[in-house]
Amino acid sequence: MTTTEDHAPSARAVTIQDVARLAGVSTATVSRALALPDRVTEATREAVLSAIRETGYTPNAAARSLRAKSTRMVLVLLPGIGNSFFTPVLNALEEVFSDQGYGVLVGYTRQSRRRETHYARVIRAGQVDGVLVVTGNVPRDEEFVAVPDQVPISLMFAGIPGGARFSVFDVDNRAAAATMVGHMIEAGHRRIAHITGPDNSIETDERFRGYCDALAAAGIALDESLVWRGAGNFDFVSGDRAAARYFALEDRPTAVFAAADEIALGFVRSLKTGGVSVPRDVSVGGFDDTEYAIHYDPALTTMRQPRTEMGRLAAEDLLRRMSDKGAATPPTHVRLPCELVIRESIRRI
Amino acid sequence: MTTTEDHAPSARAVTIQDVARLAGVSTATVSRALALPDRVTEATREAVLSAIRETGYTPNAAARSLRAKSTRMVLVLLPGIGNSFFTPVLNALEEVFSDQGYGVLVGYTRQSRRRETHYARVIRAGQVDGVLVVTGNVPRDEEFVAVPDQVPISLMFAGIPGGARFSVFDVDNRAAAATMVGHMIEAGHRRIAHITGPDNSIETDERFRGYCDALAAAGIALDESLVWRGAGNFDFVSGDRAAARYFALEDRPTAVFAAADEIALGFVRSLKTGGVSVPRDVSVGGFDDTEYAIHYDPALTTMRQPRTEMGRLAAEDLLRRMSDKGAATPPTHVRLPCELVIRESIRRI
DNA sequence: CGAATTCTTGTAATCGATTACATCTACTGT
DNA sequence: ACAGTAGATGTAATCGATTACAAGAATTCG
Repeated sequence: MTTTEDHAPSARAVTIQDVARLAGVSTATVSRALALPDRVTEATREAVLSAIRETGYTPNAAARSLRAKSTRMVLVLLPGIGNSFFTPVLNALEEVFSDQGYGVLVGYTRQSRRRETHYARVIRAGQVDGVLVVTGNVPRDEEFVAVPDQVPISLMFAGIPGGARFSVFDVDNRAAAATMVGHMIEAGHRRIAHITGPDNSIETDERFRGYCDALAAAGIALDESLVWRGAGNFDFVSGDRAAARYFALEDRPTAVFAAADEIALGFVRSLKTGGVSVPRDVSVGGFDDTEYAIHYDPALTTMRQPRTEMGRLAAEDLLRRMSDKGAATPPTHVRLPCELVIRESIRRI
Repeated sequence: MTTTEDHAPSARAVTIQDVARLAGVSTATVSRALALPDRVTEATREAVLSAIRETGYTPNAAARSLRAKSTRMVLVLLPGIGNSFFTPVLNALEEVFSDQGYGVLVGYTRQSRRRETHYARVIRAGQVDGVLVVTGNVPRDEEFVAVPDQVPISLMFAGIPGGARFSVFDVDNRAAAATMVGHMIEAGHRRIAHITGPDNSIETDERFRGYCDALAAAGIALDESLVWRGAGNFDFVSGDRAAARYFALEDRPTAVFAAADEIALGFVRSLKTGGVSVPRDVSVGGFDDTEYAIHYDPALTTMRQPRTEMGRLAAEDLLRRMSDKGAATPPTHVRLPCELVIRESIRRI
């Protein structure tokens, strides 16, 4: 009953040597039996596999990485403000990658240069075979400039202008925003406000442009007092703050296009608190179609971004580029369609 | 202008050898200059650091891991259904770990045995120095039984009964649920329904027990027709389904305690669609206090779980246990307090 | 001032796999 | 029957760091 040995943390891990010895073959053969099964005899393969079963051997990742110069890991960089927009994206990424035997290292940059530097170092240390930057804020760190030559990098949701070295997976934010605002105009709205996203974000810029496009197309002059900038982030508080702007206004808009669902939801909520009802008194449109949009009251009209599909496609592309070491698979730019999801928050007037 | 060399992906990475040569010292000295700065002269340290700066050297992670037998990575296992409950948890974990130079590998188990086996293998391959299991479904995989002897493991939000080998960070789900239901009873409710979480979840069981406790304490008999089980997950659809149960009932409850906020929100939403208003017609209580609870209409009364704090504490504990190789820091059990957050969804009758 | 001690640095073994190359065996074709 | 080739396996180098040990230099102390 003495189990001293069983729980001893010092029990040396089994190595390929142990397996080789037990199977009566060389370590080279063990390695081959696993990596190139048809290069060994049926018999030896059996012997090796049985020895592996008996010992409970699992190849050491560090040793493998060192020699084979590949870690089978990818880094996913997220902005990492509380936002749960990325949950399905990360889910999809993990699903594809882990199915292919790749590990997913997550990094939250939080718009801090220090953290970007940190993760640039992770890449340069050869710790990952590929990188997915899932954020509008493309890393500016100088350390990053050398990085694309080492491992393939993909950008999701927002491409860097003129970066042909990255694969880009995004949507046409500008066109999508224009569609949304066009939808409002079609419903009879002329006085339409826009709550922007955080500054320095490509999405913010593009969606604002789309807003302008739609206005221009309808011959409506841009009214700067209806552009509510510097909201902070794609979050509730930005919506709250925008509500204050709304209440402060003399000549209020009849519709408001928020650059993200969470902003829209925060806005609607603050409006309600102030006694203003959506869509009776104001119409509101969002962007993203996060899980909560449909369950809100009123259910939010919004532009759906294909987050899961985007994740899947980006993962598959990166996988392809990582295995093609001869740069045979060049970076691509995939632009997925958004979909206007009409619910209850925009009223015809 | 020929930049062939600049972008050549074959540009061999700089190694410690290159640095040593440039600084005119041995590789051992370079290693020491970095790891144990006060074991080398001020002068040599300077020489090494300047050589590093000049070459842009970053130590290879695999080589380091192989020799030092530590990867400076942790695995965070999440259930990985769409649920965004874990977003702040993961955020907090990443923050603490990456500050200490640890990488965070995420794994979504999705209640699939195959995936658990996969991640058991990742651990056994020595790919991580520690593991955080952030889910109510504790891995059942046989491969996992050997694992705690290799690296420290912590459980978050739900401990395994009688597992003294893991650190556990959780809340008293039973007491918290009882508090919530007690609050309803205090508000005058006697006919209180409960929407449970997914089966086979420790949280589900505990919260149900707390519900029973509160009922018993008030001398209210448990009415099985008011216990809505097998809801599916901690998600909206579970709430939708529960709403169907509600509508099907002759003698409807005046209050409903949902085992999670998302369930509660889905429930409220479906009720509204059916013309039933919360809290006018029914009171609803949730659990978790996710970001959306406060922005909903009505703002949801719920039990707040200290997710960020939990993440921070668990990360710090794991960090401690990983560095103490002599098992000097034993696993602990930390139980954090929940907080009843009273908003608008429960009405006094 | 010489022995003992401490400090700094270098040499070389080591971690555990993968893989180039060599060797040996067993076919194939003429 | 024999040279030539293909297939299976083993030997040993290799990946790039860390670190035990040794050696030399500098310091301390009686």
